Amino acid sequence: MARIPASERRSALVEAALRVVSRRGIAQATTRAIVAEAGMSLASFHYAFDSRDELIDELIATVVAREQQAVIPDLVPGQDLRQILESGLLRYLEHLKADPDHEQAMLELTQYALRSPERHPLAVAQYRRYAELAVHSLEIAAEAAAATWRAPVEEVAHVLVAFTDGLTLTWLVDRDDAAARAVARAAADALARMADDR
Amino acid sequence: MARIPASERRSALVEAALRVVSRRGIAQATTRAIVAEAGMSLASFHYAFDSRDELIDELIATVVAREQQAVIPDLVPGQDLRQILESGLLRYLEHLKADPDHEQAMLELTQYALRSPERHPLAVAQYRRYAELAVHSLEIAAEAAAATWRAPVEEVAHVLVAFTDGLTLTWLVDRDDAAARAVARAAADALARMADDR
DNA sequence: GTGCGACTGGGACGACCGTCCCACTTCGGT
DNA sequence: ACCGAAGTGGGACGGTCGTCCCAGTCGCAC
Repeated sequence: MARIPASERRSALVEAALRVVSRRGIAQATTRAIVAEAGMSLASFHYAFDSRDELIDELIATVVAREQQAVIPDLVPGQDLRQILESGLLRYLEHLKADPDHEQAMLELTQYALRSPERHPLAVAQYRRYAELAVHSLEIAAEAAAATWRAPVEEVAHVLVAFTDGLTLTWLVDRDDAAARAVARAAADALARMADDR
Repeated sequence: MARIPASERRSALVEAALRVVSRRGIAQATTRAIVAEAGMSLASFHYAFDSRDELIDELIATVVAREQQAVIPDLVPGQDLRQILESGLLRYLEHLKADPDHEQAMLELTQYALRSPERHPLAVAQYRRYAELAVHSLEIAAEAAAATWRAPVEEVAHVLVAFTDGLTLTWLVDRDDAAARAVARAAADALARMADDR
């Protein structure tokens, strides 16, 4: 095995862990499975990390920090706010369909963090990040549609995050595109009603 | 230990398993933990069930079948559809706050079922049940408000289920009552817009 | 080139997992 | 009263888990 500094091992192991969690679930993300995915030996694992818990915590922090704007609306001129939001949510749906395992992994990581008091802050941070991304999308959308959010945009963002979660879970269970699109449409409706035309 | 017929052991074990899953998560719901919760020995477990998997499957089927109308609107005369729906969602929120572990357990069971192809149908059945309950609530609400659903009520029900999931997840993470109420209000708004006055 | 610290491989440890076995006790039908 | 079936208890099995140890190897500074 090539000799790799511990810091690089850490990120390689985090990436491997994400792949394992996505493919097989967090319960199956054992030290041995992660190490096999990364092509290392167990010793390398515990040379880079003190414990599996430490890796999982870093995994959550990593995916949260990396989480990208999935719902960035693509701005077609002449669209009203409702249309912009709906197309943004539909784009998120396409993203979900393209890599359902990843979204399922994010959901599992949240639930995992929720299960122990000392990890709960990780879930909170995850949702704070989601909210930030949502704020950004909502500001872009309102700007493009010449609208103003009636409530603080942070509050609207909470609603968008909740709707996105609901959309995700429903689609993951039913894999019903039409139903998911209906959810997206209704959510866009609700959000658009939280703004005034300018 | 008292002698109990196997059929009664089965339901006692299922109840114990639900308590363990709620309190500590499905990963901690080991045969030994369940048996200790039920006050039995391991032998009784494997006398009543062939395997842990069999119990978990029955647990999911049981909680799904038992799932009650949580969002039944309480009908105050003179309310319009939006108000009825919002008060129903707020009642669900109170239910969630009263027993968050139970809803978290339901979410975990869904994700657990999603992780293996042969258990996926259990998750689908769970959401079909949710949809049935939602249909019922929506019909009551529309009737009381003298409104008509523009789309098939089953479609609206999907949206309600998704919104409820989002509400649940957001509150479980943030425990932010005000944010959850905002989600409920927005969801009620969106749903009400899916009906016409009659 | 030599030494030392960084890194690696493989095997082992104790704990816990799901499951099984078997001797034993209790109960209902006769 | 008794006998077979139903139910129980405790211990044991093999497997997997997270973690650890240690002898060995590599690469870099001197």
